[in-house]
Amino acid sequence: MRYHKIPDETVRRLPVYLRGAMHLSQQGLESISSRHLADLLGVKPWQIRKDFSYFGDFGTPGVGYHLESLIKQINKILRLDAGQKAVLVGVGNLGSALLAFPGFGMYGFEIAAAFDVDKRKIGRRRGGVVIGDIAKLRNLRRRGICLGIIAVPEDTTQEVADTLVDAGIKGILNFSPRYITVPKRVKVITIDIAMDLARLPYYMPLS
Amino acid sequence: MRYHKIPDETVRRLPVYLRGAMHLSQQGLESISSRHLADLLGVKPWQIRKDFSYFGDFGTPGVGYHLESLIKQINKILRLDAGQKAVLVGVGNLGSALLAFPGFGMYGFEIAAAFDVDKRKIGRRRGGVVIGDIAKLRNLRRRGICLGIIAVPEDTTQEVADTLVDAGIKGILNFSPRYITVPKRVKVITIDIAMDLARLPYYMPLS
DNA sequence: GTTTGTGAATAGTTTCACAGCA
DNA sequence: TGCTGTGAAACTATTCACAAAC
Repeated sequence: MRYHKIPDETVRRLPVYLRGAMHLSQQGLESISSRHLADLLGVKPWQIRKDFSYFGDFGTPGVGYHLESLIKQINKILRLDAGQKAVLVGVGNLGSALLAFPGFGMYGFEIAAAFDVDKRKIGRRRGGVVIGDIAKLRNLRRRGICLGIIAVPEDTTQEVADTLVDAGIKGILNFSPRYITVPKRVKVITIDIAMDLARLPYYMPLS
Repeated sequence: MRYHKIPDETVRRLPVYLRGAMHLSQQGLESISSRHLADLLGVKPWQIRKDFSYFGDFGTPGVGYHLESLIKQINKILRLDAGQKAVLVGVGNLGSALLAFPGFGMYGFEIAAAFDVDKRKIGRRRGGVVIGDIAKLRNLRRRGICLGIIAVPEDTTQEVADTLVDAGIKGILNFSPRYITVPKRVKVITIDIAMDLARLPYYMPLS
C-alpha cells in the first residue's frame, strides 16, 4: 500500500510509536512485534501494522520491527532528525512550565528563545534562555527557529500569531482557546486544556 | 435525527461551541446563525447544524440559535451544570500552572484538592488549596470529587492512576505520556504536549 | 510456529443539497 | 428571504482475514 496519501490519524500516532520504540530501545531490546508494542501503547496490533505499511516495509515477518531502524525511520518521516528549534511567546505560569518541561528534548526539540510583554520579566533567565521583549520579536528565520509556541492570554493570541508568521514561523503550537487565522502554509495545532477536561464528564458513569 | 448514538467527534466539538456561545453572549448578543458561529470558531456551518441536530431542535429557522438556551443545553449534555470538582496530583511546574490556570472556571470546574509526594510542598498553599500528602489520598467521593488530573513524572503515572481509581475517581485527565490501564468504567483523556508538537514539522513546508 | 503486509469489508465522519419553517 | 434540520452521498479510518515471509 505504498504511494498513498497518509491519513492524518496515522501521522498523529507516529509520535506515539516513536516514544514506545525509544522506551523499549533504552531498555536494551532489539526488536518488537506489533502485538507487544500495541500492548504497551494501548492500541491494536493491526493498527500499527497498517500505519507502518503506508511508508514501506518496516518489519520482518516472524520477528517484528527492529527498534533502532524504526526510530530512525519515524524520526525522518516526522522530520525530527533535524533537531527543531522553537520560540515560546508568553512566559506566565504555563509558559514557565513549558520552559522547564523535559518532554520536548525527547523528540529533539529545543526552546531556543522566549518572549513576553511584561517589562519585569524581560532580561530574566528562565530554563536556559533570556526572556526577550516581544516587540523585538523578528527574524527568527536567521536563527533557524521554525516553530512557535503560544502561551499568552486569550485576547492577544491572534496578534501574537500574526507576529510569529511575520517572523517566518512555519508551525504553531497554540495553548490559547481561540481560533487563529494564519496563511494556509502555516500549520497550527491547538491544545485546549480546559476543553479536553470539559468533555470528560460526558463519558463518566452517572451514579 | 434524534435517538442516535452521538459521534465522539461531535462530543469533542461541543465544548468548542459552548465557549463560542459564552463568548458571544458576554458581548451582549442574543442569537447566532450557524454561519457566523462557524466563522468565529473555524469550523463549517453544516458541521454545527449536524452536530446540534443529534440532540434535537436547538435553533429557529430564519433566525439561528438562541445563545442563552444553547449554553444551557450544551452544559446539560456535557454535565457541566453540576459544577465538577477535580483533584490534582503532582504539583511540579505543570501542576502549579494548572492550579493557577483560569480556563477551568469557565466550564464550572474547580480544583478542590492537590497532592504531591514532596515533603517540602506538603502543607503549602497554592492557588487556594493546601497541598496534601499523596499517601493520604483517599475517599474523594465523600468530598464530591469525581475528576482526577495527573501531572506527575512518567514513571509514577500508573501508580497514581490506580490510587485515583481506588479513591473513587471516574474520569482522568492525564498529562503524562504513558498509556495507563484503568477499569473500563473510568474514562481517560490524555494530553501529551510534546507529542502534539512532534507532529507539527511533518506538516510544515520544506524550505 | 510466528509475524508482517495488505486487499476487502465494515464503521465512522463529513459534506452536500434541499425541503420546510420563521 | 434567510436559516435550520436531515437524509443521502462522499469520504476517511478501522478492523478483519489470510497469503507470504522468516
